[in-house]
Amino acid sequence: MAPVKSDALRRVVLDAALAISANAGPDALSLREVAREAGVSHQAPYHHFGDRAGIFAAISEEGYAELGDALLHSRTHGATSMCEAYVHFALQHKGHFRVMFRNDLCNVGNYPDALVQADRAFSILLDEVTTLLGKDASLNEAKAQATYMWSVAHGLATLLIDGPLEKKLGGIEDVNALVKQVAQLTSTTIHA
Amino acid sequence: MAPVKSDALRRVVLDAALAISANAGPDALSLREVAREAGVSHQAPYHHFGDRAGIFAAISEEGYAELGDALLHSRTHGATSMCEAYVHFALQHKGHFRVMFRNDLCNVGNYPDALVQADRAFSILLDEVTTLLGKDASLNEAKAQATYMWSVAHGLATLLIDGPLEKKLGGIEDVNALVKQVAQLTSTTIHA
DNA sequence: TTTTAGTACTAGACACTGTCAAGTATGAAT
DNA sequence: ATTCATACTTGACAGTGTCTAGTACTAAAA
Repeated sequence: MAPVKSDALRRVVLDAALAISANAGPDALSLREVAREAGVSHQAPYHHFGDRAGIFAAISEEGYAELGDALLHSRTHGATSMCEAYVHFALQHKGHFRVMFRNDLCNVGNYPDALVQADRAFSILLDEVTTLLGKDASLNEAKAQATYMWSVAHGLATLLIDGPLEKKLGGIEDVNALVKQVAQLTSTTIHA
Repeated sequence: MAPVKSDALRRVVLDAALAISANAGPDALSLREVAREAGVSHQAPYHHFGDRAGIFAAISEEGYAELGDALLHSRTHGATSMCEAYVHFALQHKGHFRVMFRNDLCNVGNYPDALVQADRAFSILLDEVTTLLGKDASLNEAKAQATYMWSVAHGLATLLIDGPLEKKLGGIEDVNALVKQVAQLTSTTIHA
């Protein structure tokens, strides 16, 4: 591959990292291999991200930003839609999703830019849940409901991506339909 | 540390791996460091497990066996209890749980002994859900409900262990209480 | 009793990794 | 013309998983 000019390399490294993360998982990422594929020295990527964790921080930042957007767009369509949006984001951005919640790869709290996006995404989710519950709900109840909703979406996404769901359930003929069903079960509870 | 005799080394390596996994995550595990701590050569652990993935397979096998036991004991107390059991297992066996669902570390399907335990654990969960639903439920509905229940438990466990739940919710004063609340919300839906 | 076979290791080497340190070319600002 | 930051390159280091080969010890088979 021909050498890459300027900070376009940043994008190349990021895309390569995302592809590897989506296929083999983020732990399979090697800075040196990426550099080789990009036709640059093994230290060139290092220059753009500081270290390995820096790459994962950049991926997390991008991921949280896009997750936030996805949740924001689904917001007006209710809890079912929001849960679906969360899972669909995860499935369509495996590379990001696999990194975002792995704080051994990079502690998002140490990267202000990434933290802003993470906070935004979660605010959107929590705001919506609070709105749905109405103001007669106690703080404790709101927390539990928010945790509950987040858990369903996150658990389903995780199990679909890395988990044994497919094998154990004997093949999922239509993933989207299953996601919709689960999301509807969730919103049933939240309206009760 | 004094050298370890015989296949007691197997247990030493496993315990060391579990401790590291519970603290810094499974990716921080170094066979060589474990060997050094055990006072043996860097190839001694290798002999017991074949390779790095072999260690994670052994951890998965043990983890699924214990998860199965936990689910089995909680079975008679209904869906709420089962969901709680799942989450509590995860919290009390971080070292195992972090490994069990990481099929980039080891593909459980390739390790028959581990697979048996995994299948058993999931059978217990699915059987219980099917029983709760009764026989007037369609297969599709049963699958969705099982997936749903599994997702809540798994998502909550994942978020509590590695996720930003604690930060985002402004500190969880009583984790057990939160788990119970969420589990109850889940069983509300499953009984409907 | 000697031989064989298997277990539980040790010792050395290899390719590969992330990272540190120091140097180089280029382009803009002073 | 000089300074200075950016975007790299090259070289080295310690650490890693894994392959290969060898060594004690133990217990059964000849």
